[in-house]
Amino acid sequence: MSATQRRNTRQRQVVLEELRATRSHPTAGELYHSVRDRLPRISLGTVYRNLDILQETGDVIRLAGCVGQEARYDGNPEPHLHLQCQRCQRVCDLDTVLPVLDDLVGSTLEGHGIDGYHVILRGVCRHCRNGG
Amino acid sequence: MSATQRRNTRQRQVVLEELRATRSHPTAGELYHSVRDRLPRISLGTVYRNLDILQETGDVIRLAGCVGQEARYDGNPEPHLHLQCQRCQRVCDLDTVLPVLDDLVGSTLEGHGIDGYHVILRGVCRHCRNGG
DNA sequence: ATCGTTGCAAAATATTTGCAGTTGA
DNA sequence: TCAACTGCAAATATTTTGCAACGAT
Repeated sequence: MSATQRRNTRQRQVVLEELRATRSHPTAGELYHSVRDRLPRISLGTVYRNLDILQETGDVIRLAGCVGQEARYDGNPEPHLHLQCQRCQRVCDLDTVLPVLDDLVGSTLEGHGIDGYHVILRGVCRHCRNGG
Repeated sequence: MSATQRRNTRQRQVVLEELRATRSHPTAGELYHSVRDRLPRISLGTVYRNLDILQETGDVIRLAGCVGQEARYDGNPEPHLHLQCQRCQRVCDLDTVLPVLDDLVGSTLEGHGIDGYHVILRGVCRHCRNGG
């Protein structure tokens, strides 16, 4: 087996409540500030630890972050699809899927005044599905 | 006017060449190592500076990074679209666009063995388009 | 000659972790 | 009880920056 037994601590509850109470996609530091209004002695480390756990349990989505927070670069400036694997964190191209999705994204977003974009899908890559 | 006059330095050339020579979406640190095989005295700071410039000129795409590298969190675990603005860096939901895009992404990716995903679009948000 | 760029080292920013005490189940 | 959890502080990791020397134009 794997997942350890979780305890329903007040700190974890409040972190989740505060996150659910906003639509601003806060950073950990921003969330720390709003949580502190209710739990003045909570530490930033605890906020980070609980966000990790809540992401693991699927209650929270972590955006724009990969392990270690390192940015990744792509030498191909043409818009194309990327898949960032949620297990191994590697990023790979999904060139084959591009044309149809690109058409749809483009035509859908045109009506929204968004003139440039690229897409990062997050899922589990083929390699990790097969290997474990 | 805005953009300063660029100089075509060897360091910048090699950073771009090495990035174009791989499909692995390397981090700045990884790229630094491969560039050093050719330019042993280059510094990590120079790699970062050139990646910034190359992104500005559109030769390179920076993935999974936002200003200051802070991760952002979302308390709504339902798959939905996000737009991260390339000017103001804010993340906003694009709920209205979801249904059609979600259908397409889902059916397209099913055939690729990807069982979970979310989408981050990067573009310019309505607020920045109107305000400057 | 000018000024954008570099290497280096230090600073700033963001996240993780060791530890001893606390607390939910 | 007892292991998951906490606050705190120190450590790591990632990125940016000041500065004097360098080099492309």
